Amino acid sequence: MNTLGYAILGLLARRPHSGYEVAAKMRTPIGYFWTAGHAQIHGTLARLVESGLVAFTTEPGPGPHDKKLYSATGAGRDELARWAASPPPAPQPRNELLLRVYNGWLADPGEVLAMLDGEIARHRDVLDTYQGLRAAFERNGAPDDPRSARFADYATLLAGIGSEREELRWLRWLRNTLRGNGNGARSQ
Amino acid sequence: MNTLGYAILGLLARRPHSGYEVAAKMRTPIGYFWTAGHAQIHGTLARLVESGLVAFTTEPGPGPHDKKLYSATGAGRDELARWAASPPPAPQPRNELLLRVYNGWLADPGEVLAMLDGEIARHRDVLDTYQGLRAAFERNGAPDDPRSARFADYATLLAGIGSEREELRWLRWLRNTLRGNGNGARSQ
DNA sequence: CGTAACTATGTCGGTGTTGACATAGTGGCC
DNA sequence: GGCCACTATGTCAACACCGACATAGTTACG
Repeated sequence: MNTLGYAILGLLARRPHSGYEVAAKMRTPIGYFWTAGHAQIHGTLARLVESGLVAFTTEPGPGPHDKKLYSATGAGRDELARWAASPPPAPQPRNELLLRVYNGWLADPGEVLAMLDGEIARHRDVLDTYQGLRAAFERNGAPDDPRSARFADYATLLAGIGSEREELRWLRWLRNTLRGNGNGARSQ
Repeated sequence: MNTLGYAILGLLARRPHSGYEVAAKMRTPIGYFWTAGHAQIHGTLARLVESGLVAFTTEPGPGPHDKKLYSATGAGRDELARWAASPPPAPQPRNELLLRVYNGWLADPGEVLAMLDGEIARHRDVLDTYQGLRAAFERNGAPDDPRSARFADYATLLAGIGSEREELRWLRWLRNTLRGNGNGARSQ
């Protein structure tokens, strides 16, 4: 099974979902560490069922097709547990923003600054969303059992918050430096 | 032209490269914000030449094929400058490590800790490499002209250092929390 | 004298990913 | 009553990407 399969399985191990619900959670900006369109999800769900990791029940739904409610089987949970503890491959870094900055010396400085301002605004929005999710989390009490699904949700959310904050920090340093502000913020 | 095309063009705008040299720079861990194998690079270079953004001269080289030295044309630089200042698409987040942590509650805690220790070691190595590059940079004096290619190299390197440090910070917090150490490090 | 690593370019097939097209019922708004 | 957004599943073609296969000269080491 490929990575998307484990992403879906992780959702289904928490509770049953229809394909549509899976697609809703996996489309940005909701899925903040894996994304996929529904076209991909349908094929992957079919393969998960074929390999016995996922089962479904059919219900009459709106539209031309029946609604299917998918859930992880015992074998699916076992396979997911095995995969989760195995070492991840080194990620292939792909960062379009850095690639633009890398080539920004050729471009008009004013346009580069405008682009950076847009990125800062976007990341501020994402960070606000994450902080809102975190506040909602902590209203119910911070998760105390590190072996619960709730703690896993919380830990990944903190990773998202940390990386957004770091990205914002760097973006602001870069914008201020390009603007020629003799800002005292050393990048360390 | 796709993103890989602009990544290659960015290299060729700095100085001419052979296809082999491009591939060497784009294979991890050297290319720290875009990677590609040589199979992909050859096809993309051919398309860049076809669209007039890149030109090459042929030299007799070792092996069965002639060596080709590629460089960016004027049109290539113009197109790259235009692209660099245009707003990047929202990145599609894909993080296998976060996906494993998200599902780690199902797995054996000891195995998860071992996996996290491996990740910490790997990121420490990457960070060390980047810090070495940065020290080499600063031995020649920190870049002062923010409109130079050298500054662009430096800025992207600082982004890599910042994100590796943040990732390490989070990984250590997670490991200590899963270990049950009542560590004082609040995640903020 | 062998052999391994490095330079150097190229093809091919399989898989992953995306956007467009297709169908159709329900609920809410104007 | 018309229109739009949402629920809901599915197919298809194009493109991106990766690993394997293919070829072959140079250089360095033992």
